[in-house]
Parts: sequence; structure tokens; C-alpha cells
Amino acid sequence: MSKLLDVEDVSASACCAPLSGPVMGEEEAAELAKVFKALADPVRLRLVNLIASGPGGEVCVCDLTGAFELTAPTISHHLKVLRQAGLIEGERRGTWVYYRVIPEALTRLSGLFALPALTSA
Amino acid sequence: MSKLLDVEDVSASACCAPLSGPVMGEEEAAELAKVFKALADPVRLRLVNLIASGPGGEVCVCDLTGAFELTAPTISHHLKVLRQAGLIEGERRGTWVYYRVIPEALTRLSGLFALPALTSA
DNA sequence: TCCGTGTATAGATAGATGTCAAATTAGATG
DNA sequence: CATCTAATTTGACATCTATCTATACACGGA
Repeated sequence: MSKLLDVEDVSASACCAPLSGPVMGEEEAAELAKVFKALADPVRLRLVNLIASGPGGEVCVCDLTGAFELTAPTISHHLKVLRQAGLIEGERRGTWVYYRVIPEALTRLSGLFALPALTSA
Repeated sequence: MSKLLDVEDVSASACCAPLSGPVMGEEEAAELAKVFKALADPVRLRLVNLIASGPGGEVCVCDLTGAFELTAPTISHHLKVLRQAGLIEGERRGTWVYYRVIPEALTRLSGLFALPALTSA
């Protein structure tokens, strides 16, 4: 079994209603918090940005390690955190591993911050 | 000078272009990370949710402390973190303090997760 | 099959963070 | 002014996290 695909997909059940919506439960808040924890790091934010803006929507890990003054294991750790948050997914093709963002995850988050009545005053 | 208004407004300069957009700089990533750090806690997420969904878009701190099994200083600490991230603002009216979300902050975050071309394939 | 290279995991450590108890500030009221 | 309540600040402590080095795994090529 490829360890690259170990996704606990924390984001699956969390979130969908906007923050301005009905009161969320403790469990939902806990799962959502894991997703934001994954984004709460400058390196990981830049990783998501690099991956999302990469050619074809994907980027090789070998290109990511060079973009930071960090060791490969550290980058690998950050990628794992993002993966377990359900934000990205990785695929091995031969020697290299490529990462993509999971569009649904971003869309879900976008909806979270939607506001109810900006049209009315 | 009211200490309630000490907002370092970290979110002001950070973000606007979507994550899928052009590559962000280290500085921008660092400031954005502070905002997500503020959201990366179940209690703070529920606080934002409660405040945003409160009547008139605002909630008294006295109503927030009762909603958690945490001491008042802890709630106050979390509110401060959210305030310094530019996500909420507080106002004292007589004996009580009321908090509101800052709509622009949420809107900005919503745009961050926008995807480029979901219409095409 | 044996190296060489690209990624990931394990273990260790310094620094950040959530929580509480105690003390402080701000406003209302007698 | 004295005092009560609401909210914040301060200081301490246990836990979590970002990073490193060292090691292990996966694949391709000789």
C-alpha cells in the first residue's frame, strides 16, 4: 500500500455552512481547526500556492525543496500535514512525486467565509 | 487610549490574490499565516461562528463565556488573538463589551480560495 | 543485483501555544 | 469614596510543533 495516499481526510465532514451560518458543533469546529492548522504556517501556505499555481496544477517535490531554505525532510513533513488535512494529494510517477491541490477543499473553504446579506443594508 | 482597540491588523496587507494565483512572497505568506493561526483553534472558530451569527451581527462577551467550559481569561485570550488577526473588533458599551466580525476580513479570505477555471475542463 | 537519487519516516530539541489562578482595569451604583 | 461586576492582563506550566540529523524506503539504471 502506497504510503503516499494515506489521507485521513479531515476536511470531508467539516464545514459547508458559512461561518455566519448556524452554530457549529464542537466536533465540526475541531475538524475545521485541523484544516486551518495546516494553513497556519508560512511555508505551508507558500507550498499550497506553488502547487496550485504550478503548470497543469501540479508540481514535483523536487521543485519544491529548492524553493525554500529548508531540508528535504522538513518540506516532506509540511506536505504530509497538508495531505492529512485533505488540501493536497500526491502521486508518484517513476522517480518523482507530484502534488496537486484538491479543488473541492479550497471551494469548501471559500464558502465558509461567505457573508449572508451584503446586498441589503 | 482604549486597549480594546489595539489592532495590529495583520490582515490588511496580506492576501487578495487567490492561492492559485501568482507566487506570493515570504512576507505575504507570513502575514497570512497569522490570520490562519487565529482560526486554527476549535474554540476560536466557534467564537467567530457565534459572533458572526449573533443577533445584529454582534455578541456580548458575557454570552460567550457561558458557551464554553473555559474560564473567562481564556475566552478573553482567544478574543484577543482574533482581534489582533483583524478578524473581529470589540466595543465597550457601558458595563459590557460587544464583538463583531470584520466583514472585509472574511470576504478577503473567501477570495483567497477562489479557483481559476472551474468552468473549463 | 547492486548503486545512486528522490522522498519519506523516526527521534531529538528549541520554541510556540492553550489553559488556569491571581491580580488589574473599567464602569455602574449605593 | 467604597464596592460590586464585567473583562482583561500577567505569570506559570504542560503540551504541541517546526526543524534538524540520521535512517529507511522506492524506483531506475548499470
